[in-house]
Amino acid sequence: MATQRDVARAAGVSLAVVSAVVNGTSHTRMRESTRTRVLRAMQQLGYQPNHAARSLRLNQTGMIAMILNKLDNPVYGPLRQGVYEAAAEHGATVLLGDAETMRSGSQFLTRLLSQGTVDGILVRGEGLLDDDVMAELHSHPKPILILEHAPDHPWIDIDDRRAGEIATRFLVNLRHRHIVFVGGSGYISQQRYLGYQQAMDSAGLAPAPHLATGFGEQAGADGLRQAMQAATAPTAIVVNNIMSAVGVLAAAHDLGIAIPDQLSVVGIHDVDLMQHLRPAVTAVRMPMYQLGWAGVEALYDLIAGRSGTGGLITDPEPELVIRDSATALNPAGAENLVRPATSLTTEIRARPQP
Amino acid sequence: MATQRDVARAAGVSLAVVSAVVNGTSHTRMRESTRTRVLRAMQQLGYQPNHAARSLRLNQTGMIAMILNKLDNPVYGPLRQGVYEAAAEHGATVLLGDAETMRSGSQFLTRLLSQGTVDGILVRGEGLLDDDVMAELHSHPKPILILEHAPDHPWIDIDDRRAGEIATRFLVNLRHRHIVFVGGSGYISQQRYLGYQQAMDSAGLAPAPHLATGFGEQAGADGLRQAMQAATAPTAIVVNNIMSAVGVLAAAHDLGIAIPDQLSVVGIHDVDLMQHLRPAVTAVRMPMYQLGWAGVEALYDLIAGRSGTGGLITDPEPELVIRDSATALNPAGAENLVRPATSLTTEIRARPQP
DNA sequence: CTACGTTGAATTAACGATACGTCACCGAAG
DNA sequence: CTTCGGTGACGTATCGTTAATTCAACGTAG
Repeated sequence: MATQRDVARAAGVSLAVVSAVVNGTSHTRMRESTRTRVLRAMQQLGYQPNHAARSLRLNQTGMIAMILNKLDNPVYGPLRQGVYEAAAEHGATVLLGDAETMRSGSQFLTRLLSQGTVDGILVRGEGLLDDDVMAELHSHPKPILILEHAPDHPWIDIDDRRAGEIATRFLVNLRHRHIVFVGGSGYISQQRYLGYQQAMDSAGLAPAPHLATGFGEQAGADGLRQAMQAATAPTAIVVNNIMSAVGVLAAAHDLGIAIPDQLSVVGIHDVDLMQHLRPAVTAVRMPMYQLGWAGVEALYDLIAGRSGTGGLITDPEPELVIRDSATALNPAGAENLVRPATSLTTEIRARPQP
Repeated sequence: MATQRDVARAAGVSLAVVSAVVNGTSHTRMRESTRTRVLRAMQQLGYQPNHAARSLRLNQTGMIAMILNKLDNPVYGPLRQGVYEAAAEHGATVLLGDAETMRSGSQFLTRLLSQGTVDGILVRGEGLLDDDVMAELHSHPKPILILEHAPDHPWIDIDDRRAGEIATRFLVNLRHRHIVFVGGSGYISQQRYLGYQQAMDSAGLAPAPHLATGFGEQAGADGLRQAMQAATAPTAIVVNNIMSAVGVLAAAHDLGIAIPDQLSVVGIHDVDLMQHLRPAVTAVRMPMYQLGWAGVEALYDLIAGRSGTGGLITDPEPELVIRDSATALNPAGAENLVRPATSLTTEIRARPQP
């Protein structure tokens, strides 16, 4: 690898000039002819600045890390996109990490945090990062921005409460009275439940308790099963986690519940997959791309010493994408939903889950 | 941030001793008491080695990059896991990149490739990396290992041909005669088609042409639609890309085709999602975890100057996970359908995912 | 009693890039 | 003929680590 020294020799100038050409420094001036001579030499030698040396000298790396809870959750696609694009704007490279990589003793965390490998960190842990990790995160000098509500740290988030409200109100408007919320754990689903509660309240309906079964497909299936065991079976369901919606559909199929005829389903977070399920799932699209972009901007504010620009992203608002999994309830139709408890248990036994 | 110099001053020793303590160098010897004194000083000051300085000095970073075609494709979950674990074994950190980040002009590629940000690169582009990117990849000095078949570079891959063969033979054993292959583009699906072809040939059946519709849910839907337009409609289908299977299910639903009663479906690559679809999808599980692990090992061979250890991963073999999307065809007619009996096949039954 | 090996540690030269301070040169103004 | 300001470029300290080299002190063997 050619170094600046090599380039300098080849161009017949000093190191300083090469550096100035590379960085466009105004401090060191030079003739245009000198500049092109250096440029040519750089090209001929295939010169590439050494990242380590640069980082050492400048005490910044041009890299930021983003740590996500489940990297292959499709809701993160647009988030990543937003982060990448905003980072590119700052000339930065993004180092992606999965929270599962961050178990104690992992090189990843330590290296990131304390060794100055990155200039700052974005974290979206979905409330699942354990206290050890959070403590380690906060014990180090580099700026951290949390991409969800955080009590005493800079944060920025999407409006999860509003999403829960939108999903619920949509079902209320479809004349559903017995709407249940299948949630996960942590602050995020708590917020969505709050929105659900609010929509129910303002419609004069009694909110059902938060069925917190966790994340992912299995959680959705469990949630639906629990919901159907209530005294009055729900006619509609708001699913906190979008991947849980897949589980809700599967469990409904297994229990012989037709969607949307017997049960309407609305998910929170919209992903491509939803339009390819049958029935295609009605979902609330969240501004994840904007979250990513805004997150990077806020992080760079932090890096620059400015603080502040955080809070909820309100533009665009969460947006309902109507597909086929929710339908209007005929006000007279509540009675002709057949769901005898005995047959339900039989069905459950027929298909034990792994 | 405390430096080695600070530690040295605090412990009353020289820089060299601190460095020796940090690295456990045998070259510089010291009294045990000195060692502990240095260790205590390090703790008190919260010393953390500076990554940039270290990289500069050693000319290696302890980071490797892995570039994947679609980061949120769930088939990559186990791959990442394998890579992370093997990398941890080498004390390395993994920098994850999506191929979409690598469009021309991206900081990511350049920084990675030429500026010595990483010690080596793993790439799985699913044949979708364009020539520019590949050219740029190969024009730089750091070792690259391709996680798929590559003509003139170190590579390591899973046995895609065998996967196509296993999927097809399973359907042949279920007495299907009209089996069609819905594929994607590129070498990987080509290999799977070859396996399909081989299984068809050895069963004395005529292979259908490769329906290459691409990747993802939509591709599956398109593929099925094309397949159903043939003179004789297929009774079974092998789906190249696992996410395409979702689209196949959706399209079948839309076309009023019952799965598995009217059409049997087997996917290649098994992911959690498959067991949560209805019907749950029978799929060939590929050793992605092993691919990741072996990839890192081979990459470190390359870094160490050793070359060789590449080729197909044959242990474990691709393995069929039987679920509900494929059923036996009665030779007397499509009306008498029988669920697959264990005696009918030599394949294994579904096992829980690790 | 001296030469020598061993132990325990200090000095110091890179690694590559950056930016501050310096300086030679030249034309023009005083 | 100086002095001055501007231009164009050079030297070099510095970032934090590592490892080769050097070195002082101390036993011990001859």
